[in-house]
Amino acid sequence: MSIKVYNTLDRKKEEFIPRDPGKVGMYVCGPTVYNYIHVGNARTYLSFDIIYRYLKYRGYDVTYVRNLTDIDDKIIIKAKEERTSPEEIAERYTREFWEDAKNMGLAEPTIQPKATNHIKEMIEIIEALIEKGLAYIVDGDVYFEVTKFAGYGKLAHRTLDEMRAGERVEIDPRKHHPMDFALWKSAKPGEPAWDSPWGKGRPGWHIECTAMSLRYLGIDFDIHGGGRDLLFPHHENEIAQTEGYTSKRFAKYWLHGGLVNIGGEKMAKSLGNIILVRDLLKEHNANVLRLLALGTHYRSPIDFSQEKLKEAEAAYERLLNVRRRIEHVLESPTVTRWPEKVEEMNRLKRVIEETKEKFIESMDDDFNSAAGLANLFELVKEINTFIEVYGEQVTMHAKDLLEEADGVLLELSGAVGLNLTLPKAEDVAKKLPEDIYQLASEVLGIAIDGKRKDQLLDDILERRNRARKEKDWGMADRIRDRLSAMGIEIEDTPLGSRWKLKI
RNA sequence: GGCGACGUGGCCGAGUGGCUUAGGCAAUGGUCUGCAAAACCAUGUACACCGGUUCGACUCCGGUCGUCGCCUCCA
Repeated sequence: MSIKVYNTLDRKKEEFIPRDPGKVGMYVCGPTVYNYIHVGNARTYLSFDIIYRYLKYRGYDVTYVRNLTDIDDKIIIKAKEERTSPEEIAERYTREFWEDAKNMGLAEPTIQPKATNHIKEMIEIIEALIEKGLAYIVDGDVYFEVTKFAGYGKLAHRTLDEMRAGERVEIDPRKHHPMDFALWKSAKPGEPAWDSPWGKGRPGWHIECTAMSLRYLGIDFDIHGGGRDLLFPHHENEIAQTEGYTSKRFAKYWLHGGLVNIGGEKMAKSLGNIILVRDLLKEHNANVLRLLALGTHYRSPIDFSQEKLKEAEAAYERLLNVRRRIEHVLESPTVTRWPEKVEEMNRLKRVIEETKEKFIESMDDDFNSAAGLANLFELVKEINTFIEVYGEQVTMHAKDLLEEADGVLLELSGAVGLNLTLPKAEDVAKKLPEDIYQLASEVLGIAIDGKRKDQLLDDILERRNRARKEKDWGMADRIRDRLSAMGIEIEDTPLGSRWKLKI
């Protein structure tokens, strides 16, 4: 069985065969660091994070390059607005991006090169392009001449004529063709500039990706990815300049992620309808965001809304609940039972195996994470049913099986970066609200000095259990309601009560 | 205007030429529970519209309508 990927270049799914067996080179266009990233940006990075992790899970040695565009018009403009230097802006937002990336649970790429560290290579490439007659110089600017590159438009599947049809932008009369794009821009006074054979200036937007991908992944690497909106002109131009330069194929598989819409419109900085990742993460667990991404195929658009977030949150809760339940059952005393529930055990055993197979099958099919997630939930249901028939009183064999099921749950969710780790009791305790002291003194009526929050919580739960035994429902419910108001939820099970913090 | 994608049950969202109970969320009824929560069981004329191909189409083809994206900075 092999992985299939949808290649934008051919507009069809193809078998994934890397250039070097067992190894994958993957380049994803990273952020221009002039602002905090928003949910739309995040979606792309999440999509490729999932792909990166999954390829590694499937045994590939992946070199994942995600660049940082740290020189650009927008950075210069932002610096002017804030009366600071472009370097300072780039540095600051690089830091902030890394912060957000970490909080989102993104795996660190193998390499995160910065454009400004590769100016030399860019100049070399531009010089070669001029020499080859693919680029020309005008007043210190250098343009790529699209009509000289036969394959121009092959990624976007558009001819130059078709592109001219809808021109809405004023044409720079110095360009030979309206679609010609800048490889090098001459600097105005006060702008960041590097020396070049054409005078002081800075690179155009696209050339950096050529320089950095060639440097770190070489010619004809495996996967080039980015958001759909980069397909044209950015990626098209990358292809033109790179293939013009090397006379070889640039990259084999082009993957494009779907965008995030909000209220039926694309989420974009220019439209002013963005939600910052850092704001979202104040309210929601990073895994909820990932679950949202996993629930839709990476190529499809997602219409972002609070309702969807809530749904994802509920789904995440379901995943954590089953793990919590397994843990609870595993920690409880083992019972003996004869005869053993052989039929149920065989069924769960089979589902565990099938889940793994089906999950891999789903993900192998162009990273169909929505289907993979469904497989995961099928296992969740089976586990719940299994525990249900045992009435939570499980045998040693059943425990082994549940442990196995739990392992598969963790393995598969981990393969796509979903973290189902249950917080440790002592860590959770730290997050307990101060109100717990108030409640403790109210219902325990004893000295509470010096006790840790989790100890107090245990005492309170014990008090509640006593109340329940004495059928003092008023007290029992009062404690539950008060805890619930603090974000602590209580579940009474045949094995006793357990509690959790709301996510 | 050009190019492209999409239109699935209350919502979201996979999928296939003839049993997928896809899955998630929500709803209703039931089981369990003192109640609740969690969980399980059961339910809901699903595949935009109109033609065509086919023994058979939600799935293939053509057309219509609608939504969205790209053609300009954009993940």
